[in-house]
Amino acid sequence: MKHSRNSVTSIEVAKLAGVSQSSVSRAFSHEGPVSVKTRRKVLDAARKLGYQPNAMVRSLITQRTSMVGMVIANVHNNPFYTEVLDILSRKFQKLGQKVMLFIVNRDQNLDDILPQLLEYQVEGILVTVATLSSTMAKECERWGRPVAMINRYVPGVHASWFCCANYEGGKMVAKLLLDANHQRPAFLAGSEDTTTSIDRERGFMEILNQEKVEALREIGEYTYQDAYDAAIRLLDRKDPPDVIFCANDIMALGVMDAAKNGLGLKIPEEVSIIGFDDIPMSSWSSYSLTTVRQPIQRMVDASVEELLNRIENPEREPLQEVIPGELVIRGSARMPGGLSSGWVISQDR
Amino acid sequence: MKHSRNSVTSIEVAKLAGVSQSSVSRAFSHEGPVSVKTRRKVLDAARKLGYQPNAMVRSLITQRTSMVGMVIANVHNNPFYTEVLDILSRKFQKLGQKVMLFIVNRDQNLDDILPQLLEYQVEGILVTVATLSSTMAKECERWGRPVAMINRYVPGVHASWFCCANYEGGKMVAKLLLDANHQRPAFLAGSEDTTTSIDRERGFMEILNQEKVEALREIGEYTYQDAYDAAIRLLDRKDPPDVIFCANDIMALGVMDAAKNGLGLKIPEEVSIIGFDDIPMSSWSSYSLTTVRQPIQRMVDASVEELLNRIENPEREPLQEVIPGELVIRGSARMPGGLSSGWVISQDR
DNA sequence: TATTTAAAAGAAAAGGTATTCATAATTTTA
DNA sequence: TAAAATTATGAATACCTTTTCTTTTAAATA
Repeated sequence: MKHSRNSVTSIEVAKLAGVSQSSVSRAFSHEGPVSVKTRRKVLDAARKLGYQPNAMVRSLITQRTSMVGMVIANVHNNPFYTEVLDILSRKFQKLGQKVMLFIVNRDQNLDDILPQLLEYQVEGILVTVATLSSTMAKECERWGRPVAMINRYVPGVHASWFCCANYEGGKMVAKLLLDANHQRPAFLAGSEDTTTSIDRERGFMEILNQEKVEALREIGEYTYQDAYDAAIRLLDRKDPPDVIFCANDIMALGVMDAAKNGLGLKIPEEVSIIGFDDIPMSSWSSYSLTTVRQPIQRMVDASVEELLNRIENPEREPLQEVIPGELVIRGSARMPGGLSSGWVISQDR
Repeated sequence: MKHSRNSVTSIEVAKLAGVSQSSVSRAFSHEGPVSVKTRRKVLDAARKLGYQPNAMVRSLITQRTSMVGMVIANVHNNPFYTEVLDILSRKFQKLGQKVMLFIVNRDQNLDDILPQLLEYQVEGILVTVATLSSTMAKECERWGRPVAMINRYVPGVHASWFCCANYEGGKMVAKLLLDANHQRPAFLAGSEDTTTSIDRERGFMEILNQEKVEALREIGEYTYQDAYDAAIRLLDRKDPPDVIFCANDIMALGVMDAAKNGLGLKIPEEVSIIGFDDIPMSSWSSYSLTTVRQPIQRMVDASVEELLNRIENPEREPLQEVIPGELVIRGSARMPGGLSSGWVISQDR
C-alpha cells in the first residue's frame, strides 16, 4: 500500500502531547472525561501538527455521518427552486448537516443517483421536483434512510412530503377570475406529467366546470420561451382567452411579454395573466404579476425538521402535509371590485 | 457499542456467496482478478442482501473520497451564479465527483466552512464569489487540498482561478458608448469590496479618463431593488447621465425598470443602459438588455478540469486564467452606426 | 491519616473495506 | 504430458477513530 501519508493522525498528536491516543479523541469529541490540562496539551499539539479528526473514520465508528443528500431539479429554469435550494442548504448547514448535492433534470431517473447517496451513508435524503420511483423508495427504506420530498408526492410511497396546496390554489384563482367577470379562461400547463401542474389545473377546472365555463388549454414546458410561444398561439386565435392562468411564474412572465410586447395587448385590460410561485421577478415593476405565493419557508422548515426527526426516530411514520399558499394581488389581472394591488389573500383550508 | 447493525457487510455477502471477503471486494471494485463465475456469485448474493460497499470505509482505505467541496455565494440574488452552480454541479457529477455544498453570503468568512470540508476529506475545493483568506488558503495547501476559484482571485494566494475579463469588459463597454456619442456616463457599482465590480469599473474609467470624460457613480449592492433606488437618485438629478453601466445584469434590470416605469424615460433614446453577465432575463423582450456575456461554460470547464488535474498531480503549480467575455448587443443602449441588436462582439485580448 | 468515591488516563477492540502476500487452480508452452 | 507461467482465491493486515473496559490518579469522606 503506497499511502500518501500526508495526513496527521491522532496517534502522532498523542505522541507529541505525551498522552494516549484515547485522550486525543476525548479532547476533540466533547464527550468523556478529560482534564483541562491534557485537553490543552492535546489541542496545542494538534494545532502544531495541523491535526483534525477524520470525519470518514468517525462516521465509520459512530454510524453517523451528519450528511444528508439533496436532489433537486429545475434549478436553472425556475428561480423558485433556486430559492428553495438556497434556503434548504443554509438550514441544513445551520443544523450541522453537510449536504451532498445532486442537481438533476425534472424527468431524470433517480435510480442511479440514490445508490450513490446511500453508498456515502447519508442519513436522510431530501428530494425536490424530481420523482422518486417506488422501488427506489423501498431501497431507501431498507437502508433505513428517510426521504422527504418538497412539492412532489408519490401515492403509496413511504416518504414524508410537503406540498403547496396546488389544488386549492387553482380553485382560488378560478374563483377570483370568475368574480372579476372573466368570460374565457385558459390554462397554460407546465408539463403533462408533473403533479404540481396537474393539481393546479385540476383545482382550476373544478371551479370552472362547476360554473359551466369552458377553458382553453396549452402547454409551455415550464420555460419562458415555450410559454411565450404558447401564448402567441393562444392569443392569436379568433376567440382568444381574456385570462390566462399559468402553471408557474416564469411561464406567466413569458406570457406577459408575448401579450404586451409580442401582440401589443394591454394587461390587464385586454387580457389578465396569473401565475404561481411568486418569484422575485414577479414583483418587478415591468411585470407586477398577480400570483399564488408558495409557502417556501414553511415547506423548507417542515421538510428539514421532519427529515431530521425521522433520522433520530427511524420508527416514526412519515408525515405529509399540504400547506396553503397565498394569493398575491398585483396588477396583471383584472380583479373583482374591492380587491386591488397589494392585497395578500391567505387561503383557509 | 450498540451499533444499529442494520447494514449489510461484505463479510455477510461473502458467506452467502461461499467466497472470501476479498473476492467480494474484488467483484465490486473493478480492479483485480476475479473469475466471471465468482463475480456472478458475489453480485447475486449482494443483490439478495441489498449490499453496497460503504464509501466511507473505502475512502479510509484508498485515501480517496471522490468528493469535492463547493462553496458558492450570491445564488439567490444573481441568476448568473445559479447557472454556475447548476453547470458546475452537473459537470462534477458527470466526472464521478460527489459535491459537498455550502451556500454562503458574499461577505461571509470561510474560516468555519473550510475546516468542515477538510474534515470530510474532500479532495479539492471550488469557491465562487466568496473570498478565501490567505490563512485558509495555506491551511488547504498544507492538507494538500487544491483550491480553484471562479470570478475571484486573491493576490499572493496559491490557488487556481478563472475570471471573466472584467477589466477588459469594462473598457469594451466604455469604448462602445463613447463611439455611440454618449456624453455623460455613470457607473453603478455592485459593492465596494468585490473584485468583479472593481475591475469592471477600473476598465470603464480607464477609457473615460483617457478621453477626459467624467462619470457619475452610485452603489447598488448587487440587488434589483437597490439598483432601482440608485437609478432614481441618479436620473432625478438636474444633470442626469445619458448612459448607465451597471456592475451586473440584475442591477441593470432594476435600473431599466426605474427609468422606464419609475420615471417614464425612453430606453435607449433618453438613457442607455448596459449590464454585465447576460442572465436569461436580459434577453426577455421587456428588457432586451445590452450586456457583456460571461464565458460561463469556459470558466466552469476550466476550473473543474484544473481542480481535478491538481488533485491528480498535487505538485503542479496552480493555473490562472482571464477569459474574455463577449459584448451582446441588444436594444437597451444606443449604438454606434453599423452596430445593431443581435451582434455579438468577441473580445480579443 | 485511612478509606471510599469519583475522575482521568491508558490499553485494546471494533468498525467494514482494499490491498498485499501466500497459496491454489488454471491455462499456456514446451 | 510435464513444466512453466498465469490467473484466481483466501488469509491477514492496515486504515484512523470512538468507545468500552481496566487501571491509575486525584478528590472527598470518615
